[in-house]
Amino acid sequence: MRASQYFVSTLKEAPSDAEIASHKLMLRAGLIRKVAAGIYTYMPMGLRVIRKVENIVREEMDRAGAMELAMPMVQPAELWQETGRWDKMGEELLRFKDRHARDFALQPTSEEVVTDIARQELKSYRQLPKNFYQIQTKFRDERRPRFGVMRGREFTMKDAYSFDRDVEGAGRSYDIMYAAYSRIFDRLGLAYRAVAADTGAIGGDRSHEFQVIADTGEDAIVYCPQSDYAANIELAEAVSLLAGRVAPAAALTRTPTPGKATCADVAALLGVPLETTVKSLVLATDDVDEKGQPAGVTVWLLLVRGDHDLNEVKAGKLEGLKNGFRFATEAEIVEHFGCKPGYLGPIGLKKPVKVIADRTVADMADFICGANEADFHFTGANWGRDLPEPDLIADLRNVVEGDPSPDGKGTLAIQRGIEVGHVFYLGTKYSKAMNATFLDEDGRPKPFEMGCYGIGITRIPGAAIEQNHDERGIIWPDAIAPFQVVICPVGWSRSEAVRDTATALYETLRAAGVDAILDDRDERPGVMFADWELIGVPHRVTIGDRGLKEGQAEYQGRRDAEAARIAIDGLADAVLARLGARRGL
RNA sequence: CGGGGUGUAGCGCAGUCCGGUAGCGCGCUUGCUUUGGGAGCAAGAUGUCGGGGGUUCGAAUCCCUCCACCCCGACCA
Repeated sequence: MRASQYFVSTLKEAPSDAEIASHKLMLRAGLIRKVAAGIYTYMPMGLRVIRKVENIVREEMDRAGAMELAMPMVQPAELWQETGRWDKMGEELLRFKDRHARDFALQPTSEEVVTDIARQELKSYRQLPKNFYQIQTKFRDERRPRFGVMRGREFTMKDAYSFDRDVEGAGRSYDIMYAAYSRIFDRLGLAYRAVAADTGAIGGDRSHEFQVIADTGEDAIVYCPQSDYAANIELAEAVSLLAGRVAPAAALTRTPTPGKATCADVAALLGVPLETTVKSLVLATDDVDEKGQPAGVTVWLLLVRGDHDLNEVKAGKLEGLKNGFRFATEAEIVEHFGCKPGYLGPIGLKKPVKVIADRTVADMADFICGANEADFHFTGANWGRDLPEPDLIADLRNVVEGDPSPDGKGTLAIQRGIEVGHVFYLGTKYSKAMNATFLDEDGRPKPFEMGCYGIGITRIPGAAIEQNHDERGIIWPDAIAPFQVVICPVGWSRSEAVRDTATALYETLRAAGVDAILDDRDERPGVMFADWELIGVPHRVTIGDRGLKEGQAEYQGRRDAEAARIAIDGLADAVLARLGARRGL
C-alpha cells in the first residue's frame, strides 16, 4: 500500500469527549469516527485491524470444528417471545415495528435464532455435536455508552453456539472452545487470563471469562500466582482469615464514639486495627404470600469485617436473598435497630432481623461493632456470650490481595482486566423453552445441551491499545497491526536514490507477503514518524540520502528507544529477518 | 434512570458574568523559502454560535423550551 493512495487521517488533539487512552488514540489515529453515542464508523485504518482480528478468530473457530453462518441482525419478536426474553430483557434490547406494525428487535445475541435453526435442522443424535458461529453486528442499547469501542451500543461479536446430546458432550464442546479461545488470544499477542466467572441467572457451573490484562480494565480479576486458580471478583471465594474462634478475653463494653460513624474512624479513635471492627449492612426483602401479594418486609443484617467490602453477587445467591434484595430504607433501619445508620450492630436489636455473618466475622472474638445507639459502639463483643450465633455464616465479601487462595496453594493477587471473551455452558434453558429436540439413540426426543461462546471483536483493538500504548501512540501487536511495517523515505521528491531504494524495498516486502506501507506522501520526517508512531505500526524502516551515502538504512521497532543501522546491501532480507523474529516464523 | 457538566470553523478552545453583529491555536488552500522528529514567511477560505420560541433598537451573551453529547453513579444473558 502506498500512503499517498491510502487514507491517513490523524489528529494532533483528541476530541474532548474521549476519556480513556484507547478511545483517544483510536480517534487521533483515524481508526474510528463517532456517528452517535456508542456508534462508530470504522475508517479504513481501523477496519484493517478489525479484519485481522476476525481472520484469526475465524481460522481458530474453523480449526475447532465450528461452522460459520450469518444470522439476521433484525429478528422477529415471535422467537424472542418463545423464550420469554422479549418481556424479560430490559431496554438494552432495541425493539421496533416494521411497516406492518409487526414487532422486531435488533439482536444483542442470537440464542433464539440459532436454537430455531437447530430444531429445524438437527433431527438426530447422529448429527451431533454441532457448533454454529457468526461474526455479526450486535446492538445493545446501553444506558450509558462510554469508553469508545469498549462499551459501544453497536459492536461486532463472534458468537458461537454448540449443540450436544448430553451434558458430557456439552462439556467436551466447552473444553474445545476454551482451548480455541486460548489459541486465539495467544495469536492476537495479548496478555490475558481466563478466569472462572459467575453464571448469573442461567445457573450451571461452567463459565469462563477471557480477560485482557490492563490497569484501566472495568473488571477485577483474582488469581493465585502459586496455582492455576483464577476467577473474577464476583465469584472468587473468600475463606475465613482466622484459624478459628478464640476464647473471649475482653468484657463487652459500651464505648463512646461520638461522631465516628465508620469503622475506619472508630478504629482510629480507639487506636486499634481496622481488622478488629465489624461493619453492619442492612438489606431488606419484600416478602410475598402464595398468591404473590405483598406480605411484609424481612430485614437482614449482613456483617463483614471493617476492612472488607460486601459482595452483592454472593449475597444475592443466599437463601432468602436470591429472589432479589434492596438496601433497607432509613425508616426500616430505625424500626428494627432503634438507631440511624452509622452505629448499627447485631447486639440489642429492637425487632428481630436475620443475621448473616461473613466467614471471617464468624471466627472473630473481642470485636467492635455499633451499639445501636448514636455515638456509641461496643468493644469486646463475642459470639455466644454477648449475642446469639448468627442465623447463617456465609462467604459475603470480596476477596482482597493477599487472602489465602481457596485451593489452599498460596495467596491471591488481583489485577484489572477487560473482558474480551466469554465461554458459557447454557444447558437446556433455550432448547426446552423453544422445544428444540432431537431423537436420541433410544428413539426418544431430548432437548439439546447447549453452550454459547462470545468474543467481542470490536472490543479487542480497544483492549489491545489499553494494554499497549505510550505517550506517542498505539503499539500494536504484530498480528493485528493495520500494517506490519512502514517505509519512511526522507526526501521522497528530491532524491531519486531514496525513491528507488524505498520502492525496491517495498516491492520486495510485498512480494514476500508482508503487509507493508510505503509513505510516499513526501512529508517531512517528523510528520511521518509522528503519524506512524501514533497509528502504532510495529516496525519502521527509514531511508534517506544521509544514510544512503554510507550505504545504510535504519530500522526501528515501535518499542525500541533508538534506531538500528542496516546495510542497504541485503536490506530486504535484514528487514524480513526482523519481522520474522517478531512473527515467530 | 438519578446527579453534574458541555454545545462557538474539521479538531482543541476564548468570548457568555457585564447585550453592540465572532476570535485564537492546529488543520485546510495558494505562493515563495526550507528539508532526518509534528518547518518559516506571506496571502486566503471556512461559522444555521445545538434547534425552536421569547425579551430588546440590537442576542453567542438575558429568559423559556426542546435536543445532542460527556462525566460520576446505578445497570450490564
